[in-house]
Amino acid sequence: MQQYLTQFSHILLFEHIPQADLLRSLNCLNAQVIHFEKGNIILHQGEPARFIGIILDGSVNIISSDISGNHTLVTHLQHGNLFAETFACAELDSIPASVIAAEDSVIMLLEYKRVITGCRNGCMAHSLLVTNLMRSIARKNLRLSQKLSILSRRSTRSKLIAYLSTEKQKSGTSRFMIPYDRQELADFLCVERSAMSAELSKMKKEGIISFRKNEFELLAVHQDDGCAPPSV
Amino acid sequence: MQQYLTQFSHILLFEHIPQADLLRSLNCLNAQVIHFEKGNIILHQGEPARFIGIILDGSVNIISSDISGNHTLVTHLQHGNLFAETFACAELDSIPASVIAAEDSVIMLLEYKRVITGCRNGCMAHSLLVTNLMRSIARKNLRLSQKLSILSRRSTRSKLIAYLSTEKQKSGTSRFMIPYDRQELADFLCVERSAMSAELSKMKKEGIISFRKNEFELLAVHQDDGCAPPSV
DNA sequence: TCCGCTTTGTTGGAAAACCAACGTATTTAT
DNA sequence: ATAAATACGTTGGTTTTCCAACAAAGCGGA
Repeated sequence: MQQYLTQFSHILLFEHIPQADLLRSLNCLNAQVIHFEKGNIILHQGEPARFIGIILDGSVNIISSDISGNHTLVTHLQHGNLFAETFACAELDSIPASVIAAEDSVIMLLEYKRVITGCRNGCMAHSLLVTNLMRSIARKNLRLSQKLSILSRRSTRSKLIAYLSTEKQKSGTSRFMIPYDRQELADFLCVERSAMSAELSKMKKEGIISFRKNEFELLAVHQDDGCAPPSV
Repeated sequence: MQQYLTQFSHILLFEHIPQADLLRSLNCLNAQVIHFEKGNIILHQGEPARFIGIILDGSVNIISSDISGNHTLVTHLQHGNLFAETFACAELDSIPASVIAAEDSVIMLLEYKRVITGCRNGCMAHSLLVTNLMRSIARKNLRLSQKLSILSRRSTRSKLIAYLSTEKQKSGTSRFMIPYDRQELADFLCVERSAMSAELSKMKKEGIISFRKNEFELLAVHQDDGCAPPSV
């Protein structure tokens, strides 16, 4: 376990936990560190959600298969990230996807039941772990909601405005950089790149926005043509 | 506090917690029960996220205001629901929306810090509360992800197929009822009602689905034309 | 500098979604 | 039972998006 101490410092789940406490706590949680070769299955779709996974090294793919046998890559996660934590915390009888090592990887598995059951040693680290876990899930929740509010717009233009507004708000300044190139932005907004590019030009011509490369400026905001509030 | 015992039984956050324990625990958490008149502000946008709210009676609106002063109704929540739990668990410095009583309401506020700090009495209820909270957030997370995977489809048809597939999977049977009328379904999918209706007819004619009122049957599933995996 | 490669913007035709308006069926109220 | 209201399907014209193909601009290496 000692040998992974350097990795631990990059893992948000372990934030604010002193190393000594962390080691004691992981021991108390009976954390397992396992090496998986590329292509090996870490968690099988359909099994009960027991574990929270932490990628200490390597990366994994989350793959969901439907009844007809179609596989879809849900996402790819790099080292430092958690996986299946949502499934475990939701206490699902059956996880809706498999987790597969995308390359040779080192994975730590924590048993959810142990995480949430306060340990008799009353270790502080344990309770911090739960708080960190909760924060991580809650923040993911906020990101999902935000993206949802963008994708619920009907037109390319209003998706762009919704996205740029949130970026502007995040940055605090009127001019800001976005972390995507045009293709990535189009993918993020789920629209077609060239159509989006055309729309951007049109908006620039109309004086709504200005941009150069990845630096944008949102000049005027408008009445929204959004759809009904997300009733999830 | 006693007087609200009947309401408590409908609140998922309190699931599996015996009443006696619950009362003791709420006391130990210093839970406040407050009456708000219609229109009064329960939580102000911009304030630090300290509280988890529980609607014991009445209902609330979540309203977000942007810099230009546009207000948008994010959602409406009925009694029995939680609110602001995501903000609190995400430990935001500043909550991104206000919570306003939509009618005369009875609200319970729990201080997040107290909830996550194990109490010295070591009460079992306390730890159950945390588990329940976590489960609730994680499940919301799953719902959001699922909706996101539907809205990231580009065409009305593939949104319909994505939605009907998940409903089919949920129900377990090939024929299933959906909880929306046509207008609500269109709103949920963020498409136009009449266009959706037309698409449904077309799909029926092609033999992909059949339906009568709210009872649907998904006959064949197809290659997906989905977009890139959600990189949230 | 020149050449190739990638990214971004532009354009035109095809397809899809939007929108309003209307006809029909079903439900609710009187 | 009748009338009114609501929900659903259909249609035609308009707008937007998609798609493929190409042009222009930016970038890196030889």
